[in-house]
Amino acid sequence: MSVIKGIKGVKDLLPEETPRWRFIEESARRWATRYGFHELRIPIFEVTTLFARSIGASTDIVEKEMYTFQDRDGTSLTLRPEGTAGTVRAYIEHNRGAIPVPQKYFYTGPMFRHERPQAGRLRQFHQFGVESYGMADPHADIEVIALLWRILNNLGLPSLTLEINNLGQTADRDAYRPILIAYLKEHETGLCGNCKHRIAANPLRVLDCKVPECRTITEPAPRLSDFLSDNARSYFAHVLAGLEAIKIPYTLNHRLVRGLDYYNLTTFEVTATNLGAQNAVGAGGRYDGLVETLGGASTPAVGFAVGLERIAMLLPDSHKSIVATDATVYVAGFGLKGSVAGLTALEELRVSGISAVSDFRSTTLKAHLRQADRLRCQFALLLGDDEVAKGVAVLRNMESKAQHNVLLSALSLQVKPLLSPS
RNA sequence: GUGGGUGUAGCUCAGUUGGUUAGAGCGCCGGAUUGUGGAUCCGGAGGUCGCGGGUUCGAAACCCGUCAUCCACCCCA
Repeated sequence: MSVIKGIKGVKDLLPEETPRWRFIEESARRWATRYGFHELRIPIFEVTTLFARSIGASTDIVEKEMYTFQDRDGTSLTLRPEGTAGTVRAYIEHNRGAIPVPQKYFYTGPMFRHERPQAGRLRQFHQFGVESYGMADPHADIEVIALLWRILNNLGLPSLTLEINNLGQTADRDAYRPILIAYLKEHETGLCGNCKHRIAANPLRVLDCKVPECRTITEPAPRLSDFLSDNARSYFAHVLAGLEAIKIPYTLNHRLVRGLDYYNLTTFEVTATNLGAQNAVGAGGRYDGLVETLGGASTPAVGFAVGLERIAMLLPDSHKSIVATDATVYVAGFGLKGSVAGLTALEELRVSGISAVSDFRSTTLKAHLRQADRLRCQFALLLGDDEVAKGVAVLRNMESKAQHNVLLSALSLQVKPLLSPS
């Protein structure tokens, strides 16, 4: 019989890892809530056209990375590759724009992209993201960036850099693009093969190429910042001034271009070293046109998403085992009467609020104590036939080896005070 | 989709120019200790050498294929 294995790029999170993940998720939740964001739970699959329309039909995600399948009636459905599209869809569908207070949401959960797995990249991966609707004000951008920075910084992640850029409005980019293309074509021979391709496919991406030759060529290239409207310019200036006012350190990066079609104006990314080639921990930006694109009323919006796997990779050891565990009692019931009494003792302790475990395979006291040790229980409750005959049990402190008799008739009552550290 | 690295015990890894019965450390089980864990000592179990072909008197090793995994490109969180 062949063994069925997990899918490529889809990982199990084993119990050794889940406390760190809970720590990360709870920390992000707490910060988002503190910033006035509310949790939104959206489905992990949607109609395919939602993603095609929002992310951009010619992006890699839509062209070759989506998990798409047919519903029974033939409708094309897709496992979500990101969270913004579904959030916007829900925002429109439930007419949240009619609510007279800004709608600020956060979400977390799995995303799916069919890519070759590598360090920091999986086919099922997890994101935490926020979206802020209705405020065409630099303060909304600042708030979102501040939240992103606070979450990551508070987790103690090392060597973070916040990079920020101004993409301008669509019209600004439309004016700039042909100028850039003309420049790139002039210098095409010196560019790497990928960039030669990019000139036609996505010229702005050439600016973000890692190949040194490409970077030297694009260094004196015309810059988008010279083609921005006064509005775009002053908007961005306000964002930067706000970040300075609240002491969020940023680096301007005129090469920073986001991959998804819907971004405009402010765009940002937090990167870290020691992450391998995929060094972006989180990224986001403003996407004022998206709600309208998806059939809603024109609505300004800004948001970000962070990659939970990447955060987990960066999380320092000091933050990994922070989960404080209550004292746990190992119940060692052995012998004919002892093992029966052990079962009732286990249940009584648990019902009274005490964490209690046992290994039912162990039949001797020695085996029980060995398991108590391995399970790192601070206490063991010894319960053999002799104890049962006397109506008592022995509570042993595993570290100090001190032992106390407790009455079975008042078990939890007598055990409880002995558990608290003296 | 493209390129490269790695697949030997539960884990981390040795394994000579191809040569008898494939090893170590850690872990696991048992005993020393018949009702008291960890430490020590002694003993023991555990392997389709990823899989399938091929070369050879002989393959864990060489060749071909294949799968898995990791890393990088592309792209992205």
